[in-house]
Amino acid sequence: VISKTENPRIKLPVKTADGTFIANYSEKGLAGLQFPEDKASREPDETEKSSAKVQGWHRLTVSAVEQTLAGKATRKLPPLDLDSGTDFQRQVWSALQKIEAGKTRSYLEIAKLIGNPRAVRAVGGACGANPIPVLIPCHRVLAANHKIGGFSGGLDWKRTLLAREGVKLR
DNA sequence: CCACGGTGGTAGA
DNA sequence: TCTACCACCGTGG
Repeated sequence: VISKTENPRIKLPVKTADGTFIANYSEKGLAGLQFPEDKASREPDETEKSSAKVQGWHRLTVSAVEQTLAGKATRKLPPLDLDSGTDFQRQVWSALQKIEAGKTRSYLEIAKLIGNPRAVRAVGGACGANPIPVLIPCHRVLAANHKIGGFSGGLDWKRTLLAREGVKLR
C-alpha cells in the first residue's frame, strides 16, 4: 500500500511589536498564519532547518505582516498555498485579497462579487476559515451598516487592525 | 434594542 | 444522505 503523501509543514516565528505570529509553509508556499498565543508557548526554532527557498518566502511574510500591522499596503507577498480550501472558500479568499488597506466591504458585497448574492452567511463562514488572516485581509469585511461583524482571531484584533488603517466603525 | 425568517456552504454522523 | 451549525441581512416590534 502506498502511503498517503505526507504534507510536511515548516513553522517559523514572525516576531513583531504585537507579539510573535507563527507562519507555516508547505512546499508550495505560505499555508497558514496564527495570531500570537498568550504565553511564550514554544516558539518554533527550526530556522536552521528551512531551505533557502522557504527563508526567502519568510522574509516576505515578515515584512508583509509588519506593514499590515502598521496599517500600510503590502508590497509583496510570498506564494500562498490555499489548497486546503474548497472552491467556494478560495473564491472568497481571492476576493478578499482585492480589498485595499483602509477600505472595507460588507459580507453581502463579497457575496455579490463572487456571483452568489444569497450566499452571504456562507461568506462569513469562509472568512472564518481563512488560514492566513492579516495577509488575506478578512478583517476588512464588515457587517452591513459598518458594524464590526465577527472575527475568528478575536474582535480585539479586528478592531486594532482596522483602527490602524483608519477605518471608522458604527 | 431584540426576534425571526430566508438563506447557502460545511463538517460530521 | 441528513442535519445542525454559522464572522449575514432585512424587516418588524
